[in-house]
Amino acid sequence: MGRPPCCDKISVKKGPWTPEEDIRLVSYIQEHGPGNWRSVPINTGLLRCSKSCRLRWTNYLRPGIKRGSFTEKEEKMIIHLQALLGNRWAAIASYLPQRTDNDIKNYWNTHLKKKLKKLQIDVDGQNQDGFSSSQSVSKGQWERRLQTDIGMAKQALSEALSLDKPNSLTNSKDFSLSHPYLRPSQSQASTYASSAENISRLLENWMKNPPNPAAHQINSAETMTQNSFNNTTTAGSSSSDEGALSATTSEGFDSFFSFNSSNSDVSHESVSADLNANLTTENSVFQDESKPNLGAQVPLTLIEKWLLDDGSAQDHEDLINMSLGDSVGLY
DNA sequence: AATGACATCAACCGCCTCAAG
DNA sequence: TCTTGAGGCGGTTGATGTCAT
Repeated sequence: MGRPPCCDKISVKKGPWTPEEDIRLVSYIQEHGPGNWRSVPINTGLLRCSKSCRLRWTNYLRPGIKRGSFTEKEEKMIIHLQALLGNRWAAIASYLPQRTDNDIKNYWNTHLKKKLKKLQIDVDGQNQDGFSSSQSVSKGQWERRLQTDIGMAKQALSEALSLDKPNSLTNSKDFSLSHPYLRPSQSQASTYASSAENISRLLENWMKNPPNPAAHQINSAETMTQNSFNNTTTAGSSSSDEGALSATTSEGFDSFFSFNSSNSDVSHESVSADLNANLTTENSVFQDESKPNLGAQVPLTLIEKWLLDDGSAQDHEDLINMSLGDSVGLY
């Protein structure tokens, strides 16, 4: 017996979300909190599948989401975590709470894959002795590097799980980057207006000036979206400035910030299980894309260099310490 | 200016996990 | 123990934007 569809496919609307739909979803979640997604379309009157509502919330409307281009640090974190965890985007995203798994996945597929490929080609080009890069790096070397990596990760993990290093979060200069709610105003200059902010302002505006129901249906979304964009651009501060968000929406959106983001649902137990699973399975790391491949990843000398050079050796360490600690702090 | 190729990313699909009954 | 269904996840698609010719 096949499973019934999660939604009545006939009456379900597909495609891009409209501002009005966003408002309805956000206002409902603000009132009831995220969860029980099945009831969301019913209670909001949205002609959307519950999954679609959840996805829209977690990937787009949820507060604290950082949008726009990835920083080099984030790139390196993703590459490193991908090497450790494989294509487990949700797990990777748990270390970058400002980014959604979808965002990371997209970024990996559209940017980082190419970047790594290019680096790999560069490495091959540099091998002038006729040997392939995979031949030029002995398996022993790789195992040692892997062991070092695993050792570092394990150590960081055990430290993080011991919960006696609360300061590791604040000590890390990078931590603020990874924790949206502890970052009052990181000047991450971005011209991209976070839609979460827009929706937040939009909703705030909407709540302050509840339109009459009839007019609202047609005009509110459009005009308030405009307002929100205007606010965003005229507020003076960076449009991506989380501080601006909390300042302008603190009354209306305090409750938002008490939510556990669904993206952070990965408990540290499960994360550690993830890591342990990977770290203790000798050949599970670097196997293929989803199961990283030792062979395929061999020409990483340049990539590693890129990951580790110009002070990023510290990043490398920070990454593991910070991100694992980060996870513990979050959960 | 037109158009075709390529890039990006929001959203969908289908499978998996796990808790509740 | 088995069944059911909600929620979660990763892979993929398709609409849209951008660039090159």
